[in-house]
Amino acid sequence: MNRLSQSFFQQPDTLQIAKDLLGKKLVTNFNHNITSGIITEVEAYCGIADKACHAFGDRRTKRTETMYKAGGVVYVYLCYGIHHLLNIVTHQENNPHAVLIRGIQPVDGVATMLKRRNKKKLDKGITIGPGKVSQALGITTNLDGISIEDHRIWIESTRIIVPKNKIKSTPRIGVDYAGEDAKLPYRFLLPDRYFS
DNA sequence: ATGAGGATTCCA
DNA sequence: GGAATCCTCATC
Repeated sequence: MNRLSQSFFQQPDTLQIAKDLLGKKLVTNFNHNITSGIITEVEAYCGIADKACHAFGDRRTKRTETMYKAGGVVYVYLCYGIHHLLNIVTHQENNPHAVLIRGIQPVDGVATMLKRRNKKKLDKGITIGPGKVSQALGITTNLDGISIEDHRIWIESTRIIVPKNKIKSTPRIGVDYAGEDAKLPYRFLLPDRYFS
C-alpha cells in the first residue's frame, strides 16, 4: 500500500488530517523488525491559539521547536518522565499543529509488540493509549524531528473505509488545564472492535 | 540552581 | 486512589 507523503500532513485542516488518519496503518521498522497497527484513536493539537497545545502562545522552546517544522515530521516527547508520546506534525512551517496517535489495532509483528510491552498474550488494550502505542512500536524521543517518510517509521494507506458517521469525537484526554479549550471535541476514535 | 508539574500507565 | 519517574520550562 502507498505510504503517505509529508505533503499529506501539510494540508491546512489539522482536524481533517486527524480524522483521515483513522484506518491508516502506522509502521515502524528497526533492524528489519517490522511492527504495525491500524490507527483507531487520535487527537488534534491546533497551533498557538490552542491552550492545550504545547506551542500555545507561540511558545518556542527546545522541545516545541519540532512542532514548528513543516508538516510531515514526527514529534516525540517524554510525558510524566516515563512515556514517549508520538505525534505527527501538520500544517506549514512555523504553524505548530500536530496529531497525537492515541491508539492502534495491532497488525504486523505482534510477537515483538508483546515483548516490548512485557505482555504474554494479545488482549484488548495492548496498544490503546499513547504511551502504549509508542512502547509497542519501539518509538522513543530519539526519533523526534525525523520525517514520516523515514525508513524507520511511516504511515500507509489501506483498503479500510471509514464512514464519517462512524467517527466518534470527544474532548481531549488529560488537558483539563486548558480552560475552555479542554472542551473542544478534538479527539477522534473508531468504535470498539470496528475491524474485527 | 531550583522546583513544580505533566497530551500516562499500572497495580492495589 | 496513588506511585512511578525525569525532562522541560519558568523563575529565582
